Amino acid sequence: MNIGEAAKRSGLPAKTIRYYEEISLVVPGRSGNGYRAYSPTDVHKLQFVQRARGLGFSVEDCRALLSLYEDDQRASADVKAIAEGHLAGIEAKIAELKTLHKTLKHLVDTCHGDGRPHCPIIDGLAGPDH
Amino acid sequence: MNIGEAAKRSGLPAKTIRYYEEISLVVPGRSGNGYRAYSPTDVHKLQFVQRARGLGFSVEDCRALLSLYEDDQRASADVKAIAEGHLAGIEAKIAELKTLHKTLKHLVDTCHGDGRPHCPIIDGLAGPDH
DNA sequence: CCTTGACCTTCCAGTGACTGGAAGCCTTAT
DNA sequence: ATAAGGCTTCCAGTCACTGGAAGGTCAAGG
Repeated sequence: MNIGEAAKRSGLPAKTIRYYEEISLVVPGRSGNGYRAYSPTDVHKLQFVQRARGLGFSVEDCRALLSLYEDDQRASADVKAIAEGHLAGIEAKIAELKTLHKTLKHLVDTCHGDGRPHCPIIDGLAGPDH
Repeated sequence: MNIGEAAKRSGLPAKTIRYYEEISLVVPGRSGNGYRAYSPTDVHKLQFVQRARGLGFSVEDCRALLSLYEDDQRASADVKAIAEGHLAGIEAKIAELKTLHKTLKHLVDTCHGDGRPHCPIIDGLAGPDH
């Protein structure tokens, strides 16, 4: 099938699918007219990548996961290691954002937000000694 | 003062400070020898941006905040609006990451992570009907 | 047979916010 | 005189796309 149909079935924009070919993530065959020809297997891979990206895995993680997906001799430990690494990254990101949130929320809550110039947010950003 | 000293005082890498000049965020004067010359005011601005970036504000937000910082006729409501917008963005990001985390954690927890090929993570990524 | 429109192709450029590196000038100390 | 360190500019790369231009292909309708 052509790229438009593959896009519809995988939920990925055609542009993205072309990009995935460019980086050798999912490489389709070609029809006689030069059009990309996606097999059902190619579409499964695209769907796989779409879901993995949706879970926040990097494209390089997706590459590794895809090759495990295709390897029926895989060890599930290898998959789990990638997923746990990503999970740790997510947890770190959440913790970081919560810290930012706490600081920023405090500043926002102490700001009157009226027409006057005095502003604890500006003061907080300007630093302790200004 | 030269860029190295400004970097030390602001906590920003010299490369980043040059970049901020390129995008007209903090534009220093020049000494006779062509070196960038940072005034104490410039350094305050760099520190301000450093803190704002540290709180996750975009560079464009920083640009707006800087101009409010410099405007003693500002309305604190304008500052608060920017901060609240950013706060909402952070909250959205946290919610998104929590959702990802929940899904991924479930998959990871159900995976044995041994030498065998069966893997619920792979199955989950492959989709319901595979 | 011709045209229209939808689809496909490639290539180039831009996003955000830097970061690394090369080539070369300026200053200070030995 | 030279060596070190700091400064300059410019170019390229990061990540994962995304937009757009210029042009080829195909099926349907007049």
